[in-house]
Amino acid sequence: MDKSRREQTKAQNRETILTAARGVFAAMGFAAASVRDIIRATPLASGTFYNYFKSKEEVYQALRDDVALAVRPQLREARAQADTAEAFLSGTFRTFFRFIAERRGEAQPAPETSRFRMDSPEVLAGFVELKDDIAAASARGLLPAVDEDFLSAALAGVALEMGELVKAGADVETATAFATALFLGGLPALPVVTGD
Amino acid sequence: MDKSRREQTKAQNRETILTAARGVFAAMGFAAASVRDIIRATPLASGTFYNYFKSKEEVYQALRDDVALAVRPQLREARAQADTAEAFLSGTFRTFFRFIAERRGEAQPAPETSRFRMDSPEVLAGFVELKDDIAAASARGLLPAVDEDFLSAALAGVALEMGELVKAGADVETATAFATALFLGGLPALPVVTGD
Amino acid sequence: MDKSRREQTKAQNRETILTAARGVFAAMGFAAASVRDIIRATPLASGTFYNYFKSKEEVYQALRDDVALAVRPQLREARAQADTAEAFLSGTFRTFFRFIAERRGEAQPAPETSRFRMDSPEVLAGFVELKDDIAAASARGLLPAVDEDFLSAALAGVALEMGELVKAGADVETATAFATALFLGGLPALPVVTGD
Amino acid sequence: MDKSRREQTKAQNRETILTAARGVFAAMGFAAASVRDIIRATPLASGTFYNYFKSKEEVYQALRDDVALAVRPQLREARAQADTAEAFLSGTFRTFFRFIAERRGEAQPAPETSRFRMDSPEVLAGFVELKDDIAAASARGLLPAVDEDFLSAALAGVALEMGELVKAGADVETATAFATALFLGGLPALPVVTGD
DNA sequence: TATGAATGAGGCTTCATTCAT
DNA sequence: AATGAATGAAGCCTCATTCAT
Repeated sequence: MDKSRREQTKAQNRETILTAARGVFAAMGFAAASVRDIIRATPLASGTFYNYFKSKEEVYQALRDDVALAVRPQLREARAQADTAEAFLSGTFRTFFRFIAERRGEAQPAPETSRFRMDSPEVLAGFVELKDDIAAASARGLLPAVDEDFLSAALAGVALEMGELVKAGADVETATAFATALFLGGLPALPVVTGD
Repeated sequence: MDKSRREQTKAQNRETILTAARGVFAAMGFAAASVRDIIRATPLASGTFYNYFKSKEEVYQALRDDVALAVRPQLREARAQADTAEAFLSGTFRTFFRFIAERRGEAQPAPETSRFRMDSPEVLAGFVELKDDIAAASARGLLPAVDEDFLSAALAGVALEMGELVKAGADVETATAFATALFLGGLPALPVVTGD
Repeated sequence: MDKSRREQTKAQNRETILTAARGVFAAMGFAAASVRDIIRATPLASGTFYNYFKSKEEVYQALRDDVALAVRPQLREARAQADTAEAFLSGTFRTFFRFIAERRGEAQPAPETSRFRMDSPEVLAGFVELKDDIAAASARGLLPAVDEDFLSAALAGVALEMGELVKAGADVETATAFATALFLGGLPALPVVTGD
Repeated sequence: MDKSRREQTKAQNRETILTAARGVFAAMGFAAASVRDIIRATPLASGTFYNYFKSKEEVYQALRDDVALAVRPQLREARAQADTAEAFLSGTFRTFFRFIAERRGEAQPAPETSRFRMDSPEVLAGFVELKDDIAAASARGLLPAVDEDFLSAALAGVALEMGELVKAGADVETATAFATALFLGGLPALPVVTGD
């Protein structure tokens, strides 16, 4: 049918733009990227872009939302099976790190001069989920009754920063074990490394 | 003296630009800010900017360096007096959070659409110091022999994310106690909150 | 047709820019001219210029190429009919001088302070052809076996410098006769002028 | 004396600027060169430039005049001894080519894309002299009574274009012989080259 | 007279966006 | 819905020149 064909093209164009944008953001950073750059990475005409998005910010949102859509079920599953703090923590970290690791093939942004942490949509999505998770787990009593904002922040911080290392090649299980141990027992509980 | 008068003006102009830049970055985010914006926030002529800096990136660097220069002694002192892990951790967190708290009067960035965490120069400086600190403490045996990269990342992550809360108004001592306890003993060691 | 209408406009704009550029170059010299000057001599928007050319140099090239395209056939014809050195020389000089004469209505550059001979595209095109011609004629034996580079240079020099006089109003045939005689027989062969 | 010291410095500064300018013009072409560039090639302050020259054009003039001052005596001598057309022509060409050859060590301008013949001050000075010479020789009867403008142009053209070859390394005597023969007897009089 | 920072005009170019086709 | 040229605002930066010291 004409209509379904059209709609297919529409969906395809949207996808084309999103894919191009992901590449462009990764290659030159969100800040430096321009709508033009995205269009150029596409076989489409400039005007076409505006049939789908209003700005690069909107593209970014879409990218983020798409990813969130993909992670959420995974996190939900990990969370559902958790009946101890250990399971909750390791499940969450593992899911998050794994997610990052799976995507680490994709072009890495030139490590910007300093920490312009333009969190990639992937990371960002994970971060949002993390916050929600923590709130939920706290509510369910899996985690002790501590300041929720602080704990959220601490977990997010550890996940994000260690996530950078994972993105750079660190092993998912090792990272997961480390982060989990840290939250379960602090420094004393951390795996000791011996010499090199 | 001839010379000192001139040099004073020069130093003053530099300061004028830095201050304006800090304000602009805070108000609209680093990415969105343009050299022009900085100049406009200044009584100086456009060309003058380039007598001092080559780009907004360079201004940012200068801002960061200036701050680093200010924090470093404070951190050094906190560190020098530490003879236990507890002292090291709490000293570091406290210094860092306090530093952020002191500057929280300054214009806050419009919480950017999402997490374009363009770490402010203050935070960034703190972060750099943190990394160095950890390495040093590890070397001195204050901290156990754990994976240094992971620990750095975890500490930085906690400091940065909790730092955001501090910036938003959280109490420095409470935050310090929380973060320190987390690293010393994990979840079980965290202060419990009761009721709401 | 859709397409042809658009393309017509495009070609027209290109022409508009080229014409404006020719005028600007002629009026103020290539060196002094700016892209802005060219745009200003046009009803187009500044950005439009860059849809067609990357710089004034590129415009210049285009101008030159266009002219070359126009002279080449004329020179080819003059050359094809030449079966003596005399015919070759006079044909070439005549074609060249005539070409200049035809265009001498167009705005003359303010005779620049001194000899910044930014050879006009017309002259330049002629010059290039000249070099090729000479090489060809030498190869065909129309001209004696003398140093080709020197001869090229000499011919070009005479053509260019005398071309300036032609541009300034000298008669094409007189100039042609003079230049031809010079190359055929040197000073003794030159037409003598009597009185004043 | 104070005064003579000062004047010496003044003369020295002038010389410093001229030398720098010569280098800059040679290195990047007159058109592209800016006053700034000249100043930068100097240990002097920007303001100082304006104590000596009003613009780069004025510097150029000075450069040209200085050179003219140096060539004139040489040409005068060559001319004074000429009692035949041959002597006049060869003397003039030789002097001119030699002059160029002597200066060919100095940085050559990047051969500009095409013929933006920004005649170097040296060449230009020679050119001016040439014109004068011809007029004088005509007046003295050394040269036949031909159209003086045409002859000037032809001589200048040959000298300039062949001068380029000399600048590029051609032998002064060979070039002189060629040019002289051309003017004395045209193509038939030119030295024949064999094979190679 | 020398200095060199300040000035602001003005050049170059890219960009987001519109809109006729 | 797609196209892609046109637009002109706006960014970046360099420049010639002035002028207080």
